[in-house]
Amino acid sequence: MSEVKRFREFIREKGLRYTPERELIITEIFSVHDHFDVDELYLRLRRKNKRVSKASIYRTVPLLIESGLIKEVYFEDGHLHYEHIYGHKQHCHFRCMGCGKIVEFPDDEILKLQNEISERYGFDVRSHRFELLGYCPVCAPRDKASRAGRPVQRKHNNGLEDLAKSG
Amino acid sequence: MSEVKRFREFIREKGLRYTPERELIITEIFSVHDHFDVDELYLRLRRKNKRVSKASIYRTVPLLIESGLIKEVYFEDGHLHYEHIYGHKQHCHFRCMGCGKIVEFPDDEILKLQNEISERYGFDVRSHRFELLGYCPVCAPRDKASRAGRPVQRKHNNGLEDLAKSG
DNA sequence: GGTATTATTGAGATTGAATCTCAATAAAGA
DNA sequence: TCTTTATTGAGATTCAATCTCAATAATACC
Repeated sequence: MSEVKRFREFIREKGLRYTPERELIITEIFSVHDHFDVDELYLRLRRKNKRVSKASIYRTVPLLIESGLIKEVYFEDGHLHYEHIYGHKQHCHFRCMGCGKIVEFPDDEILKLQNEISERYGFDVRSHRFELLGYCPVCAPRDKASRAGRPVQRKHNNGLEDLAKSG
Repeated sequence: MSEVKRFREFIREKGLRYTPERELIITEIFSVHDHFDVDELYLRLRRKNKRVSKASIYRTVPLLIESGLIKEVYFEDGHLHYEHIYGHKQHCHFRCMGCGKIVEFPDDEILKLQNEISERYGFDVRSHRFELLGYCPVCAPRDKASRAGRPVQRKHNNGLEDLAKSG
């Protein structure tokens, strides 16, 4: 089943209304396999002349999480980042404390562990977050700790500053 | 070596200055073995008549992270939460999506996994974050998905509202 | 199809965590 | 003790996220 269809069914089951805005959002999110954040998603839609307000995106994200289509992955640069769950293989993240780079890597062990723990403690585990923090091969040799715990970076200019004002 | 001493050495090695404010902060953090956030830490200090501005706490936290004494654990209720690393056993977190409760549990497997992965990919791994999301035994039976992806909760009143203004 | 009900939308206002500014202060070395 | 300059506190600022509310439109019912 497509993400769109799955989302529509979820919305209907909850007794909510399936709107064009919600469809634009889910479609755009799944049009690219990559992490995203609200502001970025808003700009992607604007570039395609799809007008959806940020408020609507902020209101739709929790529904997408609840429906199991996406999940929060990390809080970085002063805001939350999300990624697909549905239709994409389970993976973990390595974050370089030197350059800030995020590298995805598969790990099937984690899933096994998740199941073990959920049985051992009686939790109904729905998803997980496994992140390794350290230095990538490029940053590792020199200056190992210099940028650890660096302050939150405000978002850089992405060439769409005139669109960046909310809607 | 005590956390305080370790922090003092870290500060000195970086060529920074070891101030009374920095000592108050590290001492207060390690006086209780529990997660903390900036606002809470500020209030704990105020209750003891230790006057340190929030700005100083915000400036000290990255230094504590860099020195390996504490780490970020999760972003919840609109702000970051931290916990001790130094002197405390490695553990993971389970977060209940129903009631928001955080349960710590030990897991030695994770450490093994961390080492394997760091060798396999050539990363210099310094710490990790492993979090399971789902429903605790109390919340699990009924209404499994109702509060997933709920909006960020603003901090509740903690009985010190008159102290809560910054300094 | 037409109509009523009410969830949803967008725009702008608001909140609050985190950061920045800057003058006053004080840590550390000489 | 004196000098240099990192640090502090207070308030201003930024911006992600939320809230408000009137206008709109999705759905159910006829």
